[in-house]
Amino acid sequence: MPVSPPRPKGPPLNALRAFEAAARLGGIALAADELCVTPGAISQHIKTLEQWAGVKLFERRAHGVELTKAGRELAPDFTAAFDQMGLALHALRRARPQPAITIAALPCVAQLWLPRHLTAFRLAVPAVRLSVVALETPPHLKRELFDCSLFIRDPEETATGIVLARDEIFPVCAPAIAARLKNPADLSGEVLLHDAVWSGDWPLWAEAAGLASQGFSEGPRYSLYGLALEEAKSGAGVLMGHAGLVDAALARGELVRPFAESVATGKALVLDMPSRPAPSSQAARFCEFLVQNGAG
Amino acid sequence: MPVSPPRPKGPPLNALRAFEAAARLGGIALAADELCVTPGAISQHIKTLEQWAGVKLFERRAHGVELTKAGRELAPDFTAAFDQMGLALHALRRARPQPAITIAALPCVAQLWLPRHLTAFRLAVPAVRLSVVALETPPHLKRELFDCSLFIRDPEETATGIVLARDEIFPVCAPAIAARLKNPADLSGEVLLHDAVWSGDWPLWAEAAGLASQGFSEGPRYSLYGLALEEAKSGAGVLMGHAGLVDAALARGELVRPFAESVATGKALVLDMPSRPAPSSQAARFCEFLVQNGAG
DNA sequence: GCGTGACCTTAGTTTTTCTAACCCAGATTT
DNA sequence: AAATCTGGGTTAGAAAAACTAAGGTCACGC
Repeated sequence: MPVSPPRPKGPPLNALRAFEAAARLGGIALAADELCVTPGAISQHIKTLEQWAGVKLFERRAHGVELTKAGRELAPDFTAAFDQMGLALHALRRARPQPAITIAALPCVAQLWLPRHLTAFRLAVPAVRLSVVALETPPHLKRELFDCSLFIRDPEETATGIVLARDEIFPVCAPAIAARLKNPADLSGEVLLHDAVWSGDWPLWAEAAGLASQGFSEGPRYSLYGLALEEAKSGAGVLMGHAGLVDAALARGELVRPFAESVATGKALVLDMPSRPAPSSQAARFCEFLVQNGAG
Repeated sequence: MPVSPPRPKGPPLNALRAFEAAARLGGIALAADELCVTPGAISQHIKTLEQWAGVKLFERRAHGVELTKAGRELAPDFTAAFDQMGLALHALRRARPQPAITIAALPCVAQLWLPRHLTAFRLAVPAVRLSVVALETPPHLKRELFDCSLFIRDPEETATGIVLARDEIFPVCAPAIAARLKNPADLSGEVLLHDAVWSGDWPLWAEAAGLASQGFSEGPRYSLYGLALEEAKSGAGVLMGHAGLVDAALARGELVRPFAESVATGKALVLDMPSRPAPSSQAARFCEFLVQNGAG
């Protein structure tokens, strides 16, 4: 009858969060990414939790971790608990004196697509406070405190996402370069500008345009699409343009389309929001505004 | 359009727990007690949370804190979330390789009432692992990871508690002292032994026995009932006995009841368990065992 | 067979959290 | 009206936790 430790210590909440993320996403690296820490931190959290609970939660394999039976059975409970917590947190954020709308967006969307719409919305609703966070990967809206997200992605992968515009691509370049491009085959002599994450754009288009995709992966890569766009404007080469991201530059004449060929990538500009958007909130109004006006 | 901080930091979970406890219990000191930290820590947590959320949650008054409107509206959401988390944690604990039954009990119950029953249960279920934690105040079974609790308390104050035995009190003392006690009035010349937390016992009994409660608060106080019991056995004075706690000593003849008068205190030995006890678990079996055999 | 990808481990640093000791204001007593 | 008591706030420093960075391991694919 060990009248043991004075009082069993409370559970390590951060470790639970780490476990939940790792279990849901199926990997330590992915969880680390979601929680914005290094994989080592997640690994340690999980070890702490396993020790605290006295249960092995993950099977460590060389090529990734796998949930044990216990882990597989327990994970949904924790997911449910953190979902509930997320609801409470959203409520908390909404209670602020002057609630701001926080938008998560792909950097290029934030830079090239959003500004117009933010300006228009501010005209319609003057007192609103908006802030934008640029992220490479879409956040979990139930967990992270964003009011909505705007990403170019496969529309299938979200349950609640709304397609604002299908993604289409076509080459764009400065007028001076366009002057010497009569047809797609002329591209062989030109510098092709690439976005680091959309490296498949040029081969995809080339194939659709009836060219061998051979050689379409060569050329400078930019980690930000906005950067590549600036380079294109200043005549550094030909960029694969995404409709929604280049139309402002096209309208201003800074860039032109040398060819008519346009290819759908299968992705789309997707607006997503937490499954239970605060009704009648400014965030809901903003999303509605985008749906009405965002296609343009 | 501030493309501000890289990624808004996740919510401080420990601060949320502190807030939830303080809101539910209605005070910082109480929350500190539940979470086993100093009030200063809770206070800081709440400040951190208020800062993170940008919302005042508590109104600081000189004589205790009070929830603000926002706090009052938000608290139930967090309570729900932590309840859910508690369920998940219980499931986690149950998943251990050899699950142990952890019992929370009042120190005197752990010392004077439980041992017999633990022994009996071990006979019935040999392989079981039991551990006992002595606590002054009943734990929140939804939060703290006990499988059941055994406290002498008002049965009304629990929703799920099961009364094992009504609490009755009567004087007990060593046989040598009993020899000179013919009727209650003889107590006036005796040393009365008191338990620190049950200081009302003697006056209550005295009144029921038709004596003026005058003078029944005098005498040595012991912070542990078990200590007072030992003193009574060795002839230090007359103790107010609680039926369930002294019957073993009575059976062994170490103590005797000089008078027949017995008074119900309105409290009872209450067995409580988490609202959703694991069906078919060892913990459930133990509780059932106590209900069957615990009255004796 | 060698590179690669995904993860683990460890040591050391940074950050958070906690405590201890003190101060305050309003109630409650004296 | 003064003293006390109660429930909290504040602060510096100590303790504990979390995080990062760097190096290591194992399996897979080319």
